[in-house]
Amino acid sequence: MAGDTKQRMVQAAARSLRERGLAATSFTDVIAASGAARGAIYHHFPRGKDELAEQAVEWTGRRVRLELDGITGDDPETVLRHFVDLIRPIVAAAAGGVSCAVAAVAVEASPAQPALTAAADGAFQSWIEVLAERLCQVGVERSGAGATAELMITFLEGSLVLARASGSVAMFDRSATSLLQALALQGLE
Amino acid sequence: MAGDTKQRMVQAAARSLRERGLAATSFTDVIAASGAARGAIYHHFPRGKDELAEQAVEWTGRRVRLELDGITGDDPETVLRHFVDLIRPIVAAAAGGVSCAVAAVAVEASPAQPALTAAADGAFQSWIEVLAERLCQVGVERSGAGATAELMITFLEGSLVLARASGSVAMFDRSATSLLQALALQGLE
DNA sequence: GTCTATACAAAGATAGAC
DNA sequence: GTCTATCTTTGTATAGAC
Repeated sequence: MAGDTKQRMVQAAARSLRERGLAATSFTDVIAASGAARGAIYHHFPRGKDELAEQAVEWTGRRVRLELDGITGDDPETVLRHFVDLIRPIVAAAAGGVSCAVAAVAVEASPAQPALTAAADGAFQSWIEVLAERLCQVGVERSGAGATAELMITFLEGSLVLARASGSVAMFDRSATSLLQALALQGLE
Repeated sequence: MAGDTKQRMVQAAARSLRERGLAATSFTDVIAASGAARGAIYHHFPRGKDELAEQAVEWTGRRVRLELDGITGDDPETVLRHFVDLIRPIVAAAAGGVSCAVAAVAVEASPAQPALTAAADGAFQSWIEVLAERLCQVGVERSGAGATAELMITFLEGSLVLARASGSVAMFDRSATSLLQALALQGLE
């Protein structure tokens, strides 16, 4: 049906953003990967490339948010350890050249594309919100939970950048251990 | 003289990488910003755009490394606080749309451009090395110093991505405080 | 060595048949 | 709604005058 074509285009764009970045994500690639026709782009995305990228970022945002929603734990340490376990395969993918669609858009979008920057910011904020709420649920005071959640998402995005550059997860494993140790000593609850 | 032209091109490329990213950094812009002639590119950089971007990343790497070299302090806490103070204006620039040339290349370079990825990785590693050595000098045990330095550079790069998306340094200020507190409690020395 | 002019490829965008 | 064909722009790269 028609809806599937659009969805395939969004997912193909998200994948291309992860591998090649925003500027290098071409309609040619998206069309080839999704099996759509060239003219279909402006049918489904009247504002063109920006609108396609925007929806790819939003789709990625929702997808990761759902994953973060699955984090469980009875205390802050466990929640944070689960977070690290959850993101490790994502960092490993970045080491293999498939990093983060949201980060790519954040880094490449120009001031002339405010909707793109806003979409990236919205995705990050939604991840922070989910994580902060989970920390609150296990007893962390609200403002501390917010700052810690921001720190963890910042750590995630930095890890993706450095893992992609080094082609390895080794640094992530070391720095994640260091971060978890430090936060555990803080006694967040 | 001749050397100045090449240097101006490298710096113009570095600036464009920070603002627009790798793929969107065009010879047209670099030429306009540096005042060079179109043909001068392949005179100074026979391998074309990749070689120019590579040297821009290396130049950025050396430049930031020198800044990190200026960090002082008699104990780990002070060193880390100085690090945060040092990077805050860089994060503020990212919030204003001028982020990190090395991150842009790390995110956008393709597997077909291994020299670019290697240059980005080399820059990150040199920063980590300087910071780790400084931590060692104030009494932190070597492997802990390495992991902490990796964590701080990871935090820096993540902060640049999120600040650029949000257009604000507010999150950096909160998460940096949270990180410094946690590390201070660790009693690194 | 520096600069002008240009070749060639690929991008985004659009028009219009079906 | 879907697809083909094409327009326009912009990019990298090169050739050759000076």
